[in-house]
Amino acid sequence: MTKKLTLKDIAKSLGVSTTTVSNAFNRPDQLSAKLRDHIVSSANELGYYGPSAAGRVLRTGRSNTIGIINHAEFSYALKDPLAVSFLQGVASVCDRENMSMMLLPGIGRSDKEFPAFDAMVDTFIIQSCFITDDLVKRVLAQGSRAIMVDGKIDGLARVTISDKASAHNAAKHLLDQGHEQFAILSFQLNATERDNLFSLEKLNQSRHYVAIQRLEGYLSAFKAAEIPQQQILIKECAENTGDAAYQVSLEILTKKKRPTAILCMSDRLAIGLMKAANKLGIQVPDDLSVIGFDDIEAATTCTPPLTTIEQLGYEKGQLAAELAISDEQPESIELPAKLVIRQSTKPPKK
Amino acid sequence: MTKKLTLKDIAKSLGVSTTTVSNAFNRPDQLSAKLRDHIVSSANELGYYGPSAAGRVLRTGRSNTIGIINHAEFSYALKDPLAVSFLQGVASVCDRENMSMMLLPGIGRSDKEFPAFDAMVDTFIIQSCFITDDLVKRVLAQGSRAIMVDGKIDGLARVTISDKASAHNAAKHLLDQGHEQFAILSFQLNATERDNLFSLEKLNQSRHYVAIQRLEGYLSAFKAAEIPQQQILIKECAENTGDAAYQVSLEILTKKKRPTAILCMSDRLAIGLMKAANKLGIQVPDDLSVIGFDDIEAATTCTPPLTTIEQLGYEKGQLAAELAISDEQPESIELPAKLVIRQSTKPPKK
DNA sequence: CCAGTGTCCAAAAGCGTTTTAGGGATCGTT
DNA sequence: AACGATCCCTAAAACGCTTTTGGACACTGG
Repeated sequence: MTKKLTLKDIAKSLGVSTTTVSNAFNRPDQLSAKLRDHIVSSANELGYYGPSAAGRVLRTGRSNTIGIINHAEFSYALKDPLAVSFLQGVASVCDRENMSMMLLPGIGRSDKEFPAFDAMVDTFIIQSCFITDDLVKRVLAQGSRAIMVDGKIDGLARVTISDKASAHNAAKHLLDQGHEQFAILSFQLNATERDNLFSLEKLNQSRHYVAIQRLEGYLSAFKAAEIPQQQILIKECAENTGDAAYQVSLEILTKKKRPTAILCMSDRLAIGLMKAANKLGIQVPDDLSVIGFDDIEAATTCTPPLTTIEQLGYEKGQLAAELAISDEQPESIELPAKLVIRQSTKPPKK
Repeated sequence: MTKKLTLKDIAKSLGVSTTTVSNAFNRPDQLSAKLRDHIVSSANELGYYGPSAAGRVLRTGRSNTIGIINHAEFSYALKDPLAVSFLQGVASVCDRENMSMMLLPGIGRSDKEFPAFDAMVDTFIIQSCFITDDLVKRVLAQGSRAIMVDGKIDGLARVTISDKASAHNAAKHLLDQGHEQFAILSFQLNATERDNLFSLEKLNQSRHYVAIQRLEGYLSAFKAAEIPQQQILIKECAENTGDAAYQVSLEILTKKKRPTAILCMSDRLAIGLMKAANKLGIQVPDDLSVIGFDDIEAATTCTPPLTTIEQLGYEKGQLAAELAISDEQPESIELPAKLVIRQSTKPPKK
């Protein structure tokens, strides 16, 4: 393997200055077409196909890359259909703009792990409920910008959905149908404690923006209906997976006073719940109403099709990417999310 | 916003050399623990959290990044379940090794488009049926390594599956059941011509490794059974999507001499085909046997569940990533793929 | 013929880091 | 008391590029 060629090598070998070679590749208007063609084609023949990125990034500070920081490891994040559509949305903008996207190792749940945030990235899209202000400070310290998705960090522009209002609507829908016994299947509120007992204290300490918003939305509807909060059974699922929900659901559904309606913070949780109900011989929606969140594809194909809240993952990704590449000071945006009524909800039996 | 801090700033401000600061972050054994702690904590206080990647990459030539080149745009590639599991596999290794993965803009189908291959990437994983030797030369010219997935390029280590043998088995399965009238739903053999007429000529000119292998596998089984190739109806689908297959299938299934069995190069094509059959009132498997390829999740949930060839997308991704980060000269690997018989195949009616 | 106006190209200064080669102390050994 | 070994640290070069500054040259118009 021969030594790697550089701009300077080409310049010397052609008897022109490095400036001129650089211009030939980057600023065609700076030299005559004839010379430019000559340089580019000679360079190709020699085995040089353009300036190396490393040098350019160091010099210009721009890398044409969007970095994506997720709260989970990526091998896990890619299992979440919503996360995948989000990435698709980001990718669509990157494709259009000819930018690259860089997936950074997940942050994990421990504050101690600091991954390599020193990546060469123009803008980070942060989608992590576990990110701390301190971490963000590091990101910004290296000169990158950052957009926050589904979360809230002081000073960062945000892309969110109307979590709270939609959650409120979901609960209201069940109340309107006449339900009185409720349970909520929640995400893990706290990164470290992994029990599934809910407490107001935990809610206050939680940094999981989405979970907080949705919970507050649900609870505000119950409050308006004058249902005391102690009467609502709230359980956390360790992960956003059907399996995690399945386990927790068995517990909920075998209680002596079983709820007649359950609100789930995601469709994946709802589907795990329905699997548990099915296992126990509990009919959805006849014996139990279920509402999901997200409206992933599986929500339409499961039986019964899931009443849920539709959120636009793809558009969220697009929007985040647009903010990321925009030159202007980006502004925060809240996307709408709406209740989609299918067959998993029904008034309770008398 | 203040000026970005550098190693040198920290060194000056602490009264030590830049070497020492660099060592404090990268080679703890090169200085006393006391000094190291002092340097790191002072640096953090000043707002410096570690050496910038841009400088390091330029200096060391290593970026701890795996680049992924796909044949399609990423917004499209992410819609393919198999591609997603592949990415998951790659991601699992990256997570473990704390590396980043970089998704590069797709190559597209035209030879003229040369995307930004000058990315700062240690190793490229190339998964593109449209990549040319010339393109690879460029990649290697910038000093990166490359692993080829599902394809063949001289000089590159490869990760493939047993496309040909499994395709042969699939066709053999139908022959054993007594079928005599066949069709094949193929990928587009050629990047530019977009008609769906097959010809041997096109097969010979094709660079679409996977399509060629599978086609040869199917045809070898027919040859062994002494079925003349002209008798096999071969149609290409412009994209690997259900919609593309749906259109082409309508055409095939309304022919006067309709095949009793159809081999599809992917499950997505097979599912589109079954949708068309359903639309035309043709029963699968009673009136028509269908075999897919890949064994994506939808193959188990569709009706009827699809007889198909299982391939290990996740493992393929893992393996490719392992080769990518390995220090040794990587060797090519072929993963097994096996026929999974479900309910979409059946002997033909007499 | 001369100033004015373009056009094209060269020299040089960094961008932030790592690493090589080596310089002083300090220590233990003879 | 001298000497080598050991430990901590530093100076300086190199990595490949872009961009600013300005010079050389060939044109124009007066």
